[in-house]
Amino acid sequence: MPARKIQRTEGRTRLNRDRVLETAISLADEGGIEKLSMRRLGEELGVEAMSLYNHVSNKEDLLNGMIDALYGEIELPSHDDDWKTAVRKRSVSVRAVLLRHPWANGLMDSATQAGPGTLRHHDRVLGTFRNGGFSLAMTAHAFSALDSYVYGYAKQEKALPFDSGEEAAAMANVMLAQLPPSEYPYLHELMSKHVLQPGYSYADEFTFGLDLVLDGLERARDSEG
Amino acid sequence: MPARKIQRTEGRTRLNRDRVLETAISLADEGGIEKLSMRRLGEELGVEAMSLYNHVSNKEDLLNGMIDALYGEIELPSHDDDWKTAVRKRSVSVRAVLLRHPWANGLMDSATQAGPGTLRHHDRVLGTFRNGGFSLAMTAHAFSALDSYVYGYAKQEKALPFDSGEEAAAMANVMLAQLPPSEYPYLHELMSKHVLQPGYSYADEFTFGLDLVLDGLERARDSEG
DNA sequence: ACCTGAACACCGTTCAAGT
DNA sequence: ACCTGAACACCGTTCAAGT
Repeated sequence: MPARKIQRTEGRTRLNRDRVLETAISLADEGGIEKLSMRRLGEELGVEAMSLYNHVSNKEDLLNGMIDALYGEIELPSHDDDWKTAVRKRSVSVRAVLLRHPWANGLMDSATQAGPGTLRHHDRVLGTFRNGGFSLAMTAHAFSALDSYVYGYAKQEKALPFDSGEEAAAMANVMLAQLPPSEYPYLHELMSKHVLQPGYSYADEFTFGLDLVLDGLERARDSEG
Repeated sequence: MPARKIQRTEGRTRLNRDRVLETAISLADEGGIEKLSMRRLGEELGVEAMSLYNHVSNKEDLLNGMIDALYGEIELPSHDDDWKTAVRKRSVSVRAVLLRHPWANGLMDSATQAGPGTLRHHDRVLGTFRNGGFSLAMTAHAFSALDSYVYGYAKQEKALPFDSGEEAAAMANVMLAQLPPSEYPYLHELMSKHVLQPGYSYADEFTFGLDLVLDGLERARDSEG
């Protein structure tokens, strides 16, 4: 009988899919998605890149898995709240998750295979509308309109440098300086007289649009049939 | 005096930035953004990849230039229409452009430098709100809410296989078959009793949400101050 | 069953050299 | 002024070989 093999991973847990996904998410959070390579991920896990293929079938599968894991971070709409409150809370949570993982939004388009976390999440959102008195057709409308807004907002928020904070303000000031007022009068006005005024933060725009959509959906539901 | 040099590009026009951008857009349209490499683009233009660096400073600059060129394809809001009609038309146009160039939406987040086409476009949209009686603060709200919806919708549309058409229906049927009704009752219901019914097309959801947002903005403007 | 080393067919970008 | 060839430091993925 041979002696037990020595641990080859130097005290670290054995590699598995969850650990691969978790580490990949951390790497993307830190360095952006363009820094996430199979080789770099292997290095981080103390393993050759090729070993990863025992746990994900290829890079696309890795990315799909990462996205599905993130859906698990989103707060599911609660059965205890009315539909509007429940859907509002989960929308705020979607945005928070996308702020924590800015690389994720762009990947969702190309995520070919929806995983169980994704399906579960969508099912609960749909159920919230249905139980809130929305017809099937109106549920489809609501789901599309709401998520278009929420994911679209997260996309804009990532692109714009209008967060509050000093570097953001400095950046916006540089932008303004490069903006000829004669050519772009309305952009110039908005920037100088509103966006760059103390107290403005693009982050605050989120709830305006969210409530606009939710109120619109409620009205549409009530005036149906 | 030496004789005139022979044409080295075999009768083709000399390389310039516009031709580089144009060809890059065509390549991305045909093969997706992941097929667009400096080497492949050079090949298409009958030139070594390294020659491209005489016309774009690097790949990021190339991508920024492509995005800015696309803004030129979007129909600007007309001064002859009332604000709602004008903004509605240009929103429909944004979506059409993103359908023609599905790779573009994902790139807009990371487009670091807004070019003149982009700025011009935004300026005109802002001007349309301002001249339509929106305050500066309400214009900021409107711009954010509307574009979040429009770009977000284009993003969803790209990801979903619910276009009308036979292959799309086949794909959706496969999805449905993999969806346990006990685990995902609401997804199952929506798919089987609505989305897969004849006549449904996800494309039609666009105008529902668009009008919801536009009506909401009008209401917000009217109830202001 | 899981991990590795070498190899293949790619990338973006630099730099010195050509015309 | 513009284009090229060679080189550098990377990619994702395969395959046969190791334990």
